[in-house]
Amino acid sequence: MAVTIRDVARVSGFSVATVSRVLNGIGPVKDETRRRVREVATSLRFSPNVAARSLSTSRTHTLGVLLPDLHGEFFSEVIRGIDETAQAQGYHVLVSSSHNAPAEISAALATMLGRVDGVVIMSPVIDGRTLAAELPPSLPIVLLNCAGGQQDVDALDIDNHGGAFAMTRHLLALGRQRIAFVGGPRGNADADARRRGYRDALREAGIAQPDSWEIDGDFSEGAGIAAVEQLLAVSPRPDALFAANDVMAIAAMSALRDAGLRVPDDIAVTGFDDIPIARYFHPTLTTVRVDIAGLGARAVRTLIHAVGWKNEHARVQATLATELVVRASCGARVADGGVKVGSGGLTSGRGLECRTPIA
Amino acid sequence: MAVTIRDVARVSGFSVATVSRVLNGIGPVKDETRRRVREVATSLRFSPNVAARSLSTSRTHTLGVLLPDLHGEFFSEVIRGIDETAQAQGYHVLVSSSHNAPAEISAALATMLGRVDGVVIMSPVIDGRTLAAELPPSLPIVLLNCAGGQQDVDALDIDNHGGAFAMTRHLLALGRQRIAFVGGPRGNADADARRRGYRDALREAGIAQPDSWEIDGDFSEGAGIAAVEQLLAVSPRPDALFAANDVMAIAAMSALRDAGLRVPDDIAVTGFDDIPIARYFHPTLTTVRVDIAGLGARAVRTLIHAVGWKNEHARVQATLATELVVRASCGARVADGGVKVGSGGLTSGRGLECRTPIA
DNA sequence: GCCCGGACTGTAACCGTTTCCATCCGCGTT
DNA sequence: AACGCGGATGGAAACGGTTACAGTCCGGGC
Repeated sequence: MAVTIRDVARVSGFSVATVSRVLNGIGPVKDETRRRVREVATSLRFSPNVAARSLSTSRTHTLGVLLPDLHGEFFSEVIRGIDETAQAQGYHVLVSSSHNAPAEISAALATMLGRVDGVVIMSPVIDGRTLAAELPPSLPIVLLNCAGGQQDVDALDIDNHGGAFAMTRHLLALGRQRIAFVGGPRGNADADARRRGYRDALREAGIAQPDSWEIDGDFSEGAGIAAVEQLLAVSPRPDALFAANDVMAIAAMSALRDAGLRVPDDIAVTGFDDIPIARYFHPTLTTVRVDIAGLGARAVRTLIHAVGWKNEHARVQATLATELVVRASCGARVADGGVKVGSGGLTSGRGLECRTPIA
Repeated sequence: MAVTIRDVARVSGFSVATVSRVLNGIGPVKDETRRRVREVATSLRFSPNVAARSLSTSRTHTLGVLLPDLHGEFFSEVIRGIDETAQAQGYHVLVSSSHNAPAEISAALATMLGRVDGVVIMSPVIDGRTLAAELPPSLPIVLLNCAGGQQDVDALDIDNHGGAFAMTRHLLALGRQRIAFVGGPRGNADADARRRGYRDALREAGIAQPDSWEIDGDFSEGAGIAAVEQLLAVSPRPDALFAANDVMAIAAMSALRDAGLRVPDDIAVTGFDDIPIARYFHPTLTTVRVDIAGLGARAVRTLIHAVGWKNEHARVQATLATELVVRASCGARVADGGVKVGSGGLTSGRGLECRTPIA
C-alpha cells in the first residue's frame, strides 16, 4: 500500500538499482537521471522502508542506552547529552532503564540486539569483561561509570576519586575536623570510588574517623534523610557531611534544618554531581561538578566511532575531570554564585590524570 | 553468519514454516515437534532477526516519544513513566527531544516513521489537527498537553486550569492580595491554561491586578530569576508569586532571598508540578501536584491500545486531575511534610471534571 | 576497422521472516 | 468404499530494500 522503490522505478522509467543509487548517492549516475529520479521520488512522497533497508544492510542507525535508573536530574542530563549528539549525527536513541542487576542488563541487551548498531551501558554494578563475554563481539559497546579493569571495551568514567578527594580536603582546609560521609551501595563503582577519595583524603591528613560516620546510602532522597537521623544520634556530632551525590545532600540539608541545626554554621553539607538545581538551594550547595550531559555526548561520539570501524577500532578509555564548586553550604566565604576550582578538561588514556585541585 | 531460522529448520529436520509457527506459538503443531524445535533453537542460540520480522509483519514493537525538551526533572519523570510501562508491555522506547517548533516535530516524525508502531507527542506548541494531517492515518498518536480542540486524536492533558485556579484561590484565602504570576511562553498550551486559571480566580474574587504583575517566563531557572528582578522594581510590591512551574518558583525563591526578602513572610511563592525535589527546599514548596510519571504511563497504555486496534479504536480524551499540595512557602501553617488537597483521581471524557478544591 | 575501457544502467540474487496454500494422513460418516 | 474433515507439515511467495554482476553504449587509440 505504501509507495516503494519499485513504484519510483516504474514511474521514472529507470530500474530499482538506479533509483537506489540516486537515493543513496553512490555509483555513477547521469545528472539528468538523478534529477528525474529525485523528482519522481518526492512527487510520490517516497520514503524508504526502514526495516527492509536494515534487513539488507544490517544497520539500524539507532543506538541503545541502558540506564540503571531514571529518577532525578542526573539521568535526564545524561540522556540529554546522548540525545543531542545522536540526533546531530543522524542516529536515533532507544532507551531502557531500571537495570540494576547484571541479569536484567543481559535480558535488556538481548531484546535490543537486532535493533541497535551499538549500546551505551551505564551501570555501576557490572564489569565490562563479563558483559562483553555474552555479547556478539561485533556489537560496539561503551561503558559508562562501570567497575574498572576492562582493557578490551570502550569505557568512560568520571573522576570520582579525585573529586571526592578534593572535596574532603576542601572541608579539612576549612577547619572541619569531623567529616561524615553518606555513600552509595557497596559494589557500586561510583560510590566506591567516591568513598575511597574521602578516605584517602582523611588518611593523608592523618585523621581517623569512627566507622559510624560513614554511612551507606543509595543516592536517593530517603537515604539523605536516614543518614541525618543516624548521625544525630552519635556523639560527638560531625561538623561536616559529605554526601556522595547532590540529591542526598539536599535531602540531608532539609532534614538537618528540621532538626534545628544550621547549615553550614553547625554542620557543613556538600554533594557531588552539581545537578542544575543545586545552586538554587539555600544555602547554595557546594559540590563537585561533573559535566553530565558532556559525558553522555562523549559516550555517543565514542560509540559512533566504534560503529564506523565495525568495532575493529582502538579502544578508548577516558576519565572526565571533575571540578570543585565552592558555594555556601560548606561554610566558605564566597562571593556571588560560588567559585569553581578545577581543571575542567577531559583527560584521556589509561590513568586518571584528573588534576582536580584542592581548595 | 548469524544463525537463522533456516539453520534451526535444517538441524531440527522440519521446515522453516513449522519452526516459525513454534516460535510464535501459532497454528497447530505436535507437542513432540514443538519440543524438538525449541530444543534446537536454544541450543543454536537462535534469535530471530528483528528487521526481517518487522519487514514481514510491519510491526516494530517500538514506541516513539517526542519531547519538547529534556531539561529538568519534569521530563525525566515523564520518560520514566513511559519507559516502565512500555517495558512491561514488551515495547521499546525511541526518544527524541528538543522539538519546540512544529517544523522540527514534522521532521523528527518523518525520520521515525518506519521505526515505531506509534508515537507519544508532548508539545504544548502544536495542535492535533495540523499534525494528524501530514501523518499516515494508520499511525497511532497520543498527544500530551497539546493545544486543545482535537476530537480525532487521542489526547491526554493535565488539569492546568483547575490547578492554577485552586492555587490562586488558596493564596487569596490566606489573605494575599497582590498575587503576581510568572507564566510560560504565549501559545504554550500548559502555560496558557495555567494563566487562565490564575486570572479566573482573581476575577472571581473581584480583584483587578496591574499588568506588570503578570510576567511571561519560559519554565527555566533563568526566567524565575528575571521575574523577581522585574517584580522588585514595581510598587507596591506583590505579596505572593505564583510561578507556572516549580523550577521557576525555586529559582525565584533563591533570587528573593538574595534580595533580602523572606519567603513566605514578605512574599509567598508557589509552583506547579510538584517535582520530587520540591519538598526538600527551604521553605518547602507549596505547589500543584501532577502525577508526571503517571501521565507518561497512561499515554503508553493508550498508545498500545491504539496499536492493537490498528488505530481504528474509539478515541480517548482524558484530563489528569491535579492536587494542591500545601507546604510552607505559601505561608500557611502546616504540620510536618505539608498537606495534600485534591481528588487525585483520573477523570475521563470530554470535559474537565477535575475537582481540585480550594484550600 | 577493431579493441578497450569507462560511464551508465538493468537484472536478479540476496537479507530472514511470516504466511498463504497445498499436501498428506488418519479417522469417523454415510 | 468413497468422502469429508481437521490436524500437521512443507513449499514458496511475499515484504522492500541493496548490490554483485552483467550488459550496453560510446569515444578514443592502435
